[in-house]
Amino acid sequence: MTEFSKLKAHIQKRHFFTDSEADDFCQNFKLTRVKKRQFIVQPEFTAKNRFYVVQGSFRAYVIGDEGQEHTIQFAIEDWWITDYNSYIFQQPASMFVMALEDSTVLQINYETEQELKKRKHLYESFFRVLAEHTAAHMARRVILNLTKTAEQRFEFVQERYPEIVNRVPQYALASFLGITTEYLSKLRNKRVSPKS
Amino acid sequence: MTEFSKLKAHIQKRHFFTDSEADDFCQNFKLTRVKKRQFIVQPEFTAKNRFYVVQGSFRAYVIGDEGQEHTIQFAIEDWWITDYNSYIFQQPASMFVMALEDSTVLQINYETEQELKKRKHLYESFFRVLAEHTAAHMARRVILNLTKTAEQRFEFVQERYPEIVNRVPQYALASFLGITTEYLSKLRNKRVSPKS
DNA sequence: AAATCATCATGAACTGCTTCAAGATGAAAT
DNA sequence: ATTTCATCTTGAAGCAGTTCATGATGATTT
Repeated sequence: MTEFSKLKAHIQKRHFFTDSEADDFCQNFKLTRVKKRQFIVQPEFTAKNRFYVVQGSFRAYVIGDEGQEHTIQFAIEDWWITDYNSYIFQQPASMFVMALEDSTVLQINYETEQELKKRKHLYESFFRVLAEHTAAHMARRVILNLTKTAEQRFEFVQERYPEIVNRVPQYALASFLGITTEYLSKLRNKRVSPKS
Repeated sequence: MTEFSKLKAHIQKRHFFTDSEADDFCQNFKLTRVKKRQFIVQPEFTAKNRFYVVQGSFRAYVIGDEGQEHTIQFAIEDWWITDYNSYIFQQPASMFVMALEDSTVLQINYETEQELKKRKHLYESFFRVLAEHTAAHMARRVILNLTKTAEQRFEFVQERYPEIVNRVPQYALASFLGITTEYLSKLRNKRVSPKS
């Protein structure tokens, strides 16, 4: 299965795109290979692209006032990622988006996306649904952060997104959960061997 | 200015709707008056409507495991509100959305919205932009919660949304900030008179 | 093969925020 | 006019999670 057919399958999974429509749509994406630790979005620069992850994993994070990293989002195969505020308003980014491993993405740039949305009602509809899902996902994240303790959030994420928990470095997961890497280490080891 | 012309102005502020298109669009909304403390969305029931606030204020919140309320969103004049996950996926809600004062809303129901989106590319585009703004807003909220202390979050919200801070009850604001009402009280009084 | 770097672990002291308890004030209901 | 309810305040004690320090382990570079 080629990289483009993965995107095509992704689109046709949720939308009624004919094969030729899907091909036409996918043509506007550019295949890019990204090395581990390479950035695809950086603060100060405007995020010009939205990325569909074909292979590999990414992490979007911001740097706090005291230099701490705070992970906003992870993305693995079949997920989308960018600095959302930067991309949709075409303003300077506040995030880094970095490859956690050697990865392959299909990217579309802002102007091309605008053109696609104008060109066809169906394409507009695709991006509307994508935005809705992003909004719903973010709303669930806000609720999780407000309603659960660090330990409960860890358990939830471990259960809901095991592929991510088992794939990303622990400090990245900790900063996603809103805790320190030391505390996550303690939570983890607390539950395995309370010294029988 | 009638209730409907407020919605019309809201739409035409960001989109190129002709007057007749805007009128046609607005016709699909229903004017409803809501009494203080009345719910427009409740857990268990699916949120059938999306609400545009013409007059008044609302609060969306969830109830935690120990019965604490956690405010997810406020809405005042010219804002939209509903339980987003419930509305877009038409699943049972997890939130209460309650009027904080006697209010007036323009509501659209799910089926009507679907029909509008299908009918015209322009209408689809409107809802796409609305979803994008919601997603961007939620992303900023996640970043705020992860990167700032309770006191910094309070200062930020006070500066960025003074109309809300000055209008909603303190316990609601506290639960929005992710702290207890007692602690918010202390933060507030700390900054006025440190006993000169 | 060594040396460096990135990641994870563990303990002790500390702190931001919560919990519990009690009271003050004003608005709404009878 | 009184009672009740909703909201806010203040203090004291407690705890979830941080900070700092130090070491272990394994991956990457030279």
